[in-house]
Amino acid sequence: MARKILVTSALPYANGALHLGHIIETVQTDIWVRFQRMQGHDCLYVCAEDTHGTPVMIKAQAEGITPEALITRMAAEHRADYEGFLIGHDHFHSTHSPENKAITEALYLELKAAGHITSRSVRQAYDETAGMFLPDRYVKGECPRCGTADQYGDSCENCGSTYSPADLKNPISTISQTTPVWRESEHYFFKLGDFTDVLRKWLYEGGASQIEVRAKLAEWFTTGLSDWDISRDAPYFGFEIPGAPGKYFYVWFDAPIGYLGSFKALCEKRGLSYDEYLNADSKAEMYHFIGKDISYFHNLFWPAVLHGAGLRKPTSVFVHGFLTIDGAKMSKSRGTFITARRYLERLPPEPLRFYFAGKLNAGVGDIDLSLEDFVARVNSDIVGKLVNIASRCAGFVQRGGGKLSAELPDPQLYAEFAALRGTIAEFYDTRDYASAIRGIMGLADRANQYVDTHKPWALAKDPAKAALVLAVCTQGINLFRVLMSYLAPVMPQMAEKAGKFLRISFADWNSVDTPLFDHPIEPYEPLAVRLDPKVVAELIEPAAAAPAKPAEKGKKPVTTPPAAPPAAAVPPANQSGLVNIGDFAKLDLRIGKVLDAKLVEGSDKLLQLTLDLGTEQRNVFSGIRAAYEPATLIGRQVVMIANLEPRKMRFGVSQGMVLCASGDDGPEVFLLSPDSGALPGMKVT
RNA sequence: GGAAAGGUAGCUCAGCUGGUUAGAGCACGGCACUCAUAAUGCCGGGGUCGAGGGUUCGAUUCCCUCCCUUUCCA
Repeated sequence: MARKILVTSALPYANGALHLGHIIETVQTDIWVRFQRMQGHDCLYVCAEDTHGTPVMIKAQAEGITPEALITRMAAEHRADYEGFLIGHDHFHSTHSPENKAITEALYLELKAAGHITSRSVRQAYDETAGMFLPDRYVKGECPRCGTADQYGDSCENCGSTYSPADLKNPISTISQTTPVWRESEHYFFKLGDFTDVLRKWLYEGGASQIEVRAKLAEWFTTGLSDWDISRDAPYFGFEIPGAPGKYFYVWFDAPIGYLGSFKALCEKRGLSYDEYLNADSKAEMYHFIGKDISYFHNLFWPAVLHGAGLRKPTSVFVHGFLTIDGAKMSKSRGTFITARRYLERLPPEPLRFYFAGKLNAGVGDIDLSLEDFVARVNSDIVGKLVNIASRCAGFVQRGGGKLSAELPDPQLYAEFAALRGTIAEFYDTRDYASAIRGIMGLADRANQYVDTHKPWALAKDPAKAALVLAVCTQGINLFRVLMSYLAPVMPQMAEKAGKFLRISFADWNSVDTPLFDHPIEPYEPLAVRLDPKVVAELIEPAAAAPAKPAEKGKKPVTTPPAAPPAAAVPPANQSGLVNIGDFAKLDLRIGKVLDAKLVEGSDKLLQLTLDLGTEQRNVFSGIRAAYEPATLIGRQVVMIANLEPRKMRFGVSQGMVLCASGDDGPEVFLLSPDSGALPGMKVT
């Protein structure tokens, strides 16, 4: 029977780019969702941009734009990155949306009516210059315990003690660099303690999260669940609290509600019943995939809020560990803070999806991306083993008429492959992808052994054995088809290509039950390319290009709404934004004539240009495909940077860059050209 | 400071409730093969299972202590 399942992954926060830590979570979620759909279940996957809070407000101020403009731009970038990694959200919304506002207010009013909201006065640091109250992380000073300088207002990195900003010695606001004063302000609290029994029952009897997570959460119950401050004072980018002018909902209150806001929007788009999924007696399932850093919010506050407002609780919260790079946590100063974009500019998404799948399990342990291992694993498992099965059999099938034989020489072996679909499915369902991949690759080894044992290339020398050759390769192709089906949730693009090759669909998990007989197939085309270790090594930014900024220290490797703000204030733009004539002279700008322009296979953004610089020709990849037809460019003159460091890309080496005008938002770009009379190679000064 | 997770071959990881010579993939060495994107198959070398105690006939697996790594603390 088809289950109704609603799935979310954590909301990306609108003050920074996505990095591979975000990606491993959405890949984990996406694989699970695709798998459930192959099982025939009705599985919906929603996400949203997390937009509110002080960090967004500060960042927008620093850029001189409105928070709305900032979150619109960030959401567009985040969506593009998710799409690049083939994340199949049914809907991607925003917490700064009418749906979210309505639900947040409704939940709050429900909680208030039921007596779960209280208020009292709080003494808090106030920055008189900036005119705002300061979150703990925006106050720095000396640790009251050990005296270490430059510590945040909530805890000391040196001695590990926790305290409040008021305890700091010589406190200072990181926003204005002035000494804060202390002011009283009325705050609203969610009485989490009201839900102690409900939560205990949900966590320990309902089996809501993994056992390690429950063990970790146990400590909260021993000290007692205290009230949660859900309000912030103006100025604050967020939703104003009904009946409380100048008070806003804390970002963490409306962020998880963003799951519901996004789902609500999806319901309206598709005509689904929101209530059927969210009512207290709902039979639908609801799962949240999150990192272990935000387990607290999702396993305590969130179910309590839902319950208190008369809604259903999550069926489960799936917690995963952090991503490390080559054994160490991601670090900007080491250049291992790899953004999603940096990866996508160089490499295709599926190898990383496969690699992550090979390491993900249901535990909360950290997952290491070892670049060397990544190359070895992908090249060996995907190209050497998996794809090789199809590749080595396909030629014989083509020469034998392009159609599979009417029976299998070894039906027993096929049956063993197909029989494992239950086991593999169990692994996927329990999020033990690593075991699934191990099992699948074990089968790939057996498939290669089969071909090796029966040696179709030797049989092919005897024309009388043509039927046997075809049969052996039919067996091989069928085994490949089973493996590809098992891997379809991980590598949807490859499954699609393989589907065209085999003229089938991989949408149904159980279709491998029946082998392909008397079935025509298309000529084989490579399904995957090897990873070039040199390109993979480029994922790490050269250390010199990324000086460590002390203010970044508080950042988390993986997170959604910020427990910590990123860099404090950005220096004013006019302070040191000027260059001297010597700096400008370092740029070798030249006029180039476009000799040739063509599309780049495998990229929907790039054009490959051949430019005449008078004395030499240059090959340049330029991201202007959306704006220009290749044919219209040939013969045109452009301006290029001739001494830009050559950049190796997946498609070749780019020896420069052509200059374009473009706005902050929108895809339009406009090539620069000289007035008539300029010649190729002329210097631009 | 309190708490949680982890420390197994060069690398990345499996090892369920304690039990015969501790496993896989990659890397490395040798052989075979040539259909396949120098792909594949066979054979092999390599580990005092973080350290030290304890329980037991027997512990990588249970208990204690310590060391190291990572994370969380409204």
